[in-house]
Amino acid sequence: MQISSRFTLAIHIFACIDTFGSEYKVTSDFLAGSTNVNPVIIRKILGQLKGAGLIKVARGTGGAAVTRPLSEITFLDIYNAVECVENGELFHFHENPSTNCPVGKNIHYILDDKLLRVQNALERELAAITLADVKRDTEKYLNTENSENS
Amino acid sequence: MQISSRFTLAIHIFACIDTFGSEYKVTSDFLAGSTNVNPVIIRKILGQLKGAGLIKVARGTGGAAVTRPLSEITFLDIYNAVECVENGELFHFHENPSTNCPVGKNIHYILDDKLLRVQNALERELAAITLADVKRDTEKYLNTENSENS
DNA sequence: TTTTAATGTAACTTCCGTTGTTACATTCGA
DNA sequence: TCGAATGTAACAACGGAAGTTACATTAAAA
Repeated sequence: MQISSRFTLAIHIFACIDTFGSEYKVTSDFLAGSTNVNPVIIRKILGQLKGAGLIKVARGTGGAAVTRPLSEITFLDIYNAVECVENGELFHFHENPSTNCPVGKNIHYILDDKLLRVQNALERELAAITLADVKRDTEKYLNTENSENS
Repeated sequence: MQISSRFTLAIHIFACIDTFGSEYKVTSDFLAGSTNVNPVIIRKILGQLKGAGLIKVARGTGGAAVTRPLSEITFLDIYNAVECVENGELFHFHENPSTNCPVGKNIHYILDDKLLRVQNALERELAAITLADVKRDTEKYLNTENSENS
């Protein structure tokens, strides 16, 4: 199974807030238009990002804004915020290995540390990428487009 | 979403083949007993491992055996064999980002390289762990158990 | 050659997470 | 007070994971 699109959606949302936030009010409808995803889904993700303290969302008046510098928000912050994996465990284990079989009885002792190594490698890389990296490349592609049009 | 339990099941299967293969015939029913998972599920995984050339399975007579030294089978080999993620892409993307929005139009250009970095980190760590590591720890835990009983 | 035990696979079901959708109470500025 | 937006509940549609039954096929052994 793939990691939920909530993750890429969340990054898309941040890119929009940064690109359009000064010009437009970035609402769930606005974001639904850019992502082509239902506004209720967007609001749910906005709620998770808000819960993690990464953005603030204005009730009533509307619009989302980032709470801290983009260089201080990592992909791991976002990944954790939108709860991509159940109880933070990347690998799903078969539920009830036999307690009679010597291998089944010990399979968690045997495997857990190795699976954790892999999960740590994933999270380490997620932590090494920030929204500042996204901003840099977003500007690069938007500028390319502008100069092509001119 | 978590990575399918087919992955941990496959490793469990290899641990059983190595531990019991010389003593018993390791059939899908035997493995179903150790993992507490339906034998048809086991056979499907055995089929995928066979398709990847990691094991051979005896029709008719029954039983599975490894085709090469455990130190030459990595977690990545197994991960790929059991097809944990669709088209080899770890991250699921929202399907139709707007082509009108400058961000939506470029979101793949902006993100794909970063997601690939993360996926590569995961796969690099998977490739660094082999079934020889599993065998070593399996023997460690089985011996601990034996000495406790004596 | 027949029996037996096992694999390979089709077909169907159950379960659960994801995503979409409608509806509406709540909020807050104008 | 009005209007635009959020927050959230409730439900549906979809798809993959995993379970289950059934059976044709295989190959060794009796």
